[in-house]
Amino acid sequence: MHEDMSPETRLLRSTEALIYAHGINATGMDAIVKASGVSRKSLYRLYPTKEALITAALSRRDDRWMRWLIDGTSEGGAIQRLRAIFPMLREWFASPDFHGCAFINAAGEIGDPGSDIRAVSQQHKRRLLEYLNGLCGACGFSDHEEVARQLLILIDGATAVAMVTGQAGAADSAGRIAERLLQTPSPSDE
Amino acid sequence: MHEDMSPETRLLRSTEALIYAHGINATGMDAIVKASGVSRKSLYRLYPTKEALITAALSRRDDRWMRWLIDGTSEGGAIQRLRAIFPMLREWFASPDFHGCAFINAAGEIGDPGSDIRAVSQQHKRRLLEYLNGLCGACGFSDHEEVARQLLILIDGATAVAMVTGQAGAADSAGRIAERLLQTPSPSDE
DNA sequence: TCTAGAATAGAATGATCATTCTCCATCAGT
DNA sequence: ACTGATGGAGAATGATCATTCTATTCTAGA
Repeated sequence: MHEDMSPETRLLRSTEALIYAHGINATGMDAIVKASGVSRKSLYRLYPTKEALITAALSRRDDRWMRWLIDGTSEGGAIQRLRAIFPMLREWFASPDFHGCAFINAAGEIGDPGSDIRAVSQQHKRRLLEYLNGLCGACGFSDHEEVARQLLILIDGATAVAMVTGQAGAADSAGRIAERLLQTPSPSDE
Repeated sequence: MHEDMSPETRLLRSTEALIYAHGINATGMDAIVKASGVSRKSLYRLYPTKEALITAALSRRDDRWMRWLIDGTSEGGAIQRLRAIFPMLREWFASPDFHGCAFINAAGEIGDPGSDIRAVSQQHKRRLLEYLNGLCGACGFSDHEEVARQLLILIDGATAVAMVTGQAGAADSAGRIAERLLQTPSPSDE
């Protein structure tokens, strides 16, 4: 299986899949060695500890996930791009191996706030917020930073609810909220 | 420490605190025995497996959390009660040992969909949704079930974002979104 | 073909895991 | 005081953990 990739790629791919499916602590190095086909020696030469490997795998997932989001929202103006996020989420939630946001799961599992794993999760949310912020700015919203924060909450909320309840329709509900935010960016009354 | 409580209460209390702080898999039975002051024999007599103990501890947390929410939103009419949720969340997020939603964390950590732990997490979200649904119904919204689902997404989204980023202000952003949902329950245009 | 270096499979290590067992102290009923 | 059961502390068990080591195979260069 996948012998045509470099050992490092095979390693990160397998690690990413295993920890997403079973969690970080429940995934042993043995399982990673077996799934990746990379020897223990090579593994520890590339990444000296399990934490370093997990960090690298999550960082790779950050890249892939952001590219998936950006590529899937590449048509139309900024508002259309923001709108396109929620149907994408719906498809993701309905995919058979969906298990929530890997970064929320990782941060929730790791207690130590100084862990590199927590730092990667924070960085992922920063990157996502930055992307949303750029689009909201292009929409001309005066309070675009606040709108971006609100969209982040909608995305992560829908993801968490879909993971726990199994209902992909959470993406639709979040999309309907987003629709309101995008229609009238500043509260009209009050 | 807390010798005046029953062994079962001490056990569940310590278990709840430990798994919330460090995760399920990273919490050993040894740590639970030491923290609770309950002997191994009594522990395994009350709960025959770790999973049973964790399930009971999470179920207790479900009760406590829901009571915390309901008691904190007991003043005024239904709309005021819904509004009161978000300031409560803000305080919770800012508390020193805040570590996200224990049920999202648990579901994210446990891979097996048939696990009892996942069932408790689902039940908690059902309970929370039911409470929101009751309040939304009392508000007279025609689409009160949808509004309740949307509020659930806001609550869980703010909780997840606050956990990963450490910013308690996520509760304020979610509260501002909720304000809009409560002001104009049905989309006026489209 | 011969050899040095690198990568492999997998055993060894020592810690920790959940769970069970052993031994001892406590205590109620007679 | 004696007995029988109960619960406690903590050792034993056997599995699994992350990490290191060993012994073997492969490969590149002369």
